[in-house]
Amino acid sequence: MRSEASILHLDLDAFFAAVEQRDKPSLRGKPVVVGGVSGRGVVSTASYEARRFGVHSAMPTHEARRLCPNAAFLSGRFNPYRIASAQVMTILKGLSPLVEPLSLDEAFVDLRAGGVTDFSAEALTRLGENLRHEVRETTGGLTASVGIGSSKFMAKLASEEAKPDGLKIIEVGTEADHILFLNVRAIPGVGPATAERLQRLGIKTVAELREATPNELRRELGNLTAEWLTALAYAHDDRGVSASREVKSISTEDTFDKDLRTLEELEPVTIRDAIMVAKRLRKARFFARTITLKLKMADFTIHTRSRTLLGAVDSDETIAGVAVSLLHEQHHLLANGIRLLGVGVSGFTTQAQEALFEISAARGDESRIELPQATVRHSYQGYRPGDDVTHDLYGPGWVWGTGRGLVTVRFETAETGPGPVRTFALDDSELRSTPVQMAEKGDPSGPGWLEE
DNA sequence: TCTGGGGTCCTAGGACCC
DNA sequence: TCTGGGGTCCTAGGACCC
Repeated sequence: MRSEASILHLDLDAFFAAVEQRDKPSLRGKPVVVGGVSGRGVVSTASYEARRFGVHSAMPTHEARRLCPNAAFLSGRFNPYRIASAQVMTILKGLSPLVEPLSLDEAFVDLRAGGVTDFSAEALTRLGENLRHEVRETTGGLTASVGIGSSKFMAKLASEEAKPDGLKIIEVGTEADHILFLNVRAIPGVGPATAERLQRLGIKTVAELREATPNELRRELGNLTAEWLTALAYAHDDRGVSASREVKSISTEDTFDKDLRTLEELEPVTIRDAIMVAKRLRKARFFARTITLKLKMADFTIHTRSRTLLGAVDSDETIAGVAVSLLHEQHHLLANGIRLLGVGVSGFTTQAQEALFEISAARGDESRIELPQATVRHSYQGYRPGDDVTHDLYGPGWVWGTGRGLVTVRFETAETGPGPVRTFALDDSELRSTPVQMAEKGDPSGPGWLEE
């Protein structure tokens, strides 16, 4: 906790949904839900109009459809999100060199490191409102909520309380009182499991947390967590703002429409995921020593198996080979039904260590495999709701929906105002996906599919 | 057609080494 | 002839975050 309110937290309001409403004028003022649109999808972001129906992040999409059947359900467009995010991060770097992005739509800024010296309420209000204004102007109307306080905890809490489209400053000296009656869930690091354990001790609020005896907390939560919670209960938080964190792992996973139970089905998925991960690994110019296979069972229990090699690798063949070999080791689980399979790599180095191959070959590992061509090819995604498309005659638009060999498109852009709807055959040669525009400053290994 | 995907950090036990 | 004790690496699971 600092002696002045010099940490700022910015959060873009309903970010993904707001970008969609910006680019799709007919959706402005209407409920919009961005997330997985298939049977097992969940909501990534709901617009404020959709939230009024009870829709929220992490909710199963089918439940969101039940609550708000008239919402637009979109699968999301990663590139526009990245571009808007990069614009906002650039603005923040104008305030201070010390900016810590938490995700595409959220960041901490160390104002002290930015040379700010006047931390009066008036000066900070001016700074915060100018920032919010600049974000709105630069991004074409996206709104941000800004919180300022003497610690990360306070800054983030302030932006939370400022939402949506607001600014809040928690004044120095008021921190401990400010949080007194909040639920313990407001404390960073207290999730469902910790909250449940605290509840068993009769603790629901920060005030009750302060009254707990240290021994009781330690017994229920362990030493470190108990200490951390006690500090935060009094708003003691000394975490610094740190500009860049090194990437420690890269992974990909998919949940299947239906549970899979055979090696014949799961092996190609494993190989495809491994190749995808290897590609991202090479793009980040890393080599990895540890390869991990993750299986989520039909009953949601998760099993992971990992293997650490003697050297670091980045090839499709090696990573896929190890992943497949780990899958074979888990053969006994398959009959129970596999809901999700994932492949990840970690233990990064910047140098390959080729000696590994000889050693693992001598051990008889299947550390390299021949990749069947069919699994390397990318499967065609088709049109997803919300995708950008272009028609030779009608120009730019977005996919409203598909079915029965048809695709319905609304022709409008951020600049046009609500536009007309037309339906085409899926294979109409005059209609195609709009090529993605690259973000100005994209970090390929940065945070991916996140909700606000 | 119940419950995503991408990450980080922590814990705890066993192997191994000195 | 007893029960050592650190430190590090690896594995698996779990909590948490957006």
